[in-house]
Amino acid sequence: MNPRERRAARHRPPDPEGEPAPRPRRTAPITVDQVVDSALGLVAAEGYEALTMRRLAGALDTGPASLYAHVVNKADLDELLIGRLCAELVLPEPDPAAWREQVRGVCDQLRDQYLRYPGISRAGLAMVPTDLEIVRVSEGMLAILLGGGVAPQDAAWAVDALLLYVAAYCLETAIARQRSTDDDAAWVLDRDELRRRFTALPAATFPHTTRHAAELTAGEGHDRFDFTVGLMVDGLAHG
Amino acid sequence: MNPRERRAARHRPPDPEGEPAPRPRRTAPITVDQVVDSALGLVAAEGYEALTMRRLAGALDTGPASLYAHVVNKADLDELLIGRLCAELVLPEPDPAAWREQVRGVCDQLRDQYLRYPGISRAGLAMVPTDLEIVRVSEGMLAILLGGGVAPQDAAWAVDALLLYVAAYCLETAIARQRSTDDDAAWVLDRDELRRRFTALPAATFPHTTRHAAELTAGEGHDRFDFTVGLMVDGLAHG
DNA sequence: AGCTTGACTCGAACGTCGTTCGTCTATAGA
DNA sequence: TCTATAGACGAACGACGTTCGAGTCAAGCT
Repeated sequence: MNPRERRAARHRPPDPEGEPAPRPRRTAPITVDQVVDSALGLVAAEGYEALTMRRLAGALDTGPASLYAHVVNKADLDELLIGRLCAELVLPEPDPAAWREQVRGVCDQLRDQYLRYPGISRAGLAMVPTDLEIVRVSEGMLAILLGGGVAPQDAAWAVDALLLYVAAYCLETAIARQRSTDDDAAWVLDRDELRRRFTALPAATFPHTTRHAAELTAGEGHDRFDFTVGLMVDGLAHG
Repeated sequence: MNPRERRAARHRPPDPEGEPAPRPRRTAPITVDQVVDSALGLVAAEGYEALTMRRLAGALDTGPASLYAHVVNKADLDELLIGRLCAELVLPEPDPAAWREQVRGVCDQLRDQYLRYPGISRAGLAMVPTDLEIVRVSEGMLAILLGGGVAPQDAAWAVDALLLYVAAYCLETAIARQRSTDDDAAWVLDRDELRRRFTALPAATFPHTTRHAAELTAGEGHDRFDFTVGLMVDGLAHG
């Protein structure tokens, strides 16, 4: 089957009759799932930038051309990865009394999933409203917000804003982590170093940055993430 | 001079004695400013993905190797571009009575600047706390927030969150615009098409998405942007 | 049973990318 | 005038995404 047809078939509602058994082959044929699995493994181990058609093909003991029988593009592969990633999120049944916690829970799940595969959120940014599995997540968040009494227009835009922020946050931290590993200890921008840098700035032109260097560099773990998501959620509540 | 030294010199406080006149050459030598100018022109005309060392060199009537006398890396070039871009922002004197409008104004400026050079926010995402010119913008926003009475910790994190969101928003819209141009009318995801897609989804599994397709696809211009920034700013005010 | 069809594999290649090396030129300082 | 050096640049390297075309096999038809 042509990979373009395959891609189209993926977006069609699933055929009611079960798939007619995975056709056996002498040398076991490569499947799309195998490709996605290997790709995710590669990203988890070495980051998204290491996900190359050539390296992926190598992980499957074949050449790069073989992949194009199962995947249209690298963009198509990205879409598959994000789809798989979103499919693993569990969306709670909306509880009007706990909608804030539920929204934050979904965001946390998505954040953790993105960070498990460092840098993959770059692909997620590119297709926020496109992929079907993302629509599923979007639907789940929308349900929670609407259940919580948020006005439909606010809820719709908030879902978009939250998904965008989560992807951006994860992309930023992935870049920061990568810099601290591959660059030879020259980019060591851990918090202490960054804070020292801020305080070393000329206080005349950067008075607030130097004075509040502590606050600017504060935040263990995902405190900054929690703060921002909380800001948006609380804003929705007061709206 | 070695380009690494040049880069280091850029991050040092400017030499009090003025530069000793741009040394003349027979064939006028390339300067860093020329490189940045050409690069920005290229990005403005054809988008960030068209910014290639080779194409940039071509625009300067030379080969790619010549650029490396003035720039360490493509990453270094990105840093220069973002710096130039941020340097053009005008930061208002903090007015405690109008801090919300002032913050939004700075965000709008940054948004417009990013969108003038489509896709360049990808580079901006990678160095939110790094570059000196970004620190200048950060300082300006911090001053406005502190002047408005926002608690220092909230202000510091909010600056970070806002800069991140603005960059992500601009990156997303740049990708969307590019898709609508270079793909041959197959990716026509204008709002009507997107809305039609949402309503065509199976209502059983996506009840809210189909019912509120109008809200999900609503928003002229930067309404979505204004909504999200307003959400964060109002959240700060109520905190 | 033989043949056709079509999905799949894969070696080889194309064009592009960022970057480096070595060489050359022409100026600045002695 | 001589020399040291900053800068320009042709050529090349390795890696990237992608395409082409020949080959290989299983399934379906006659």
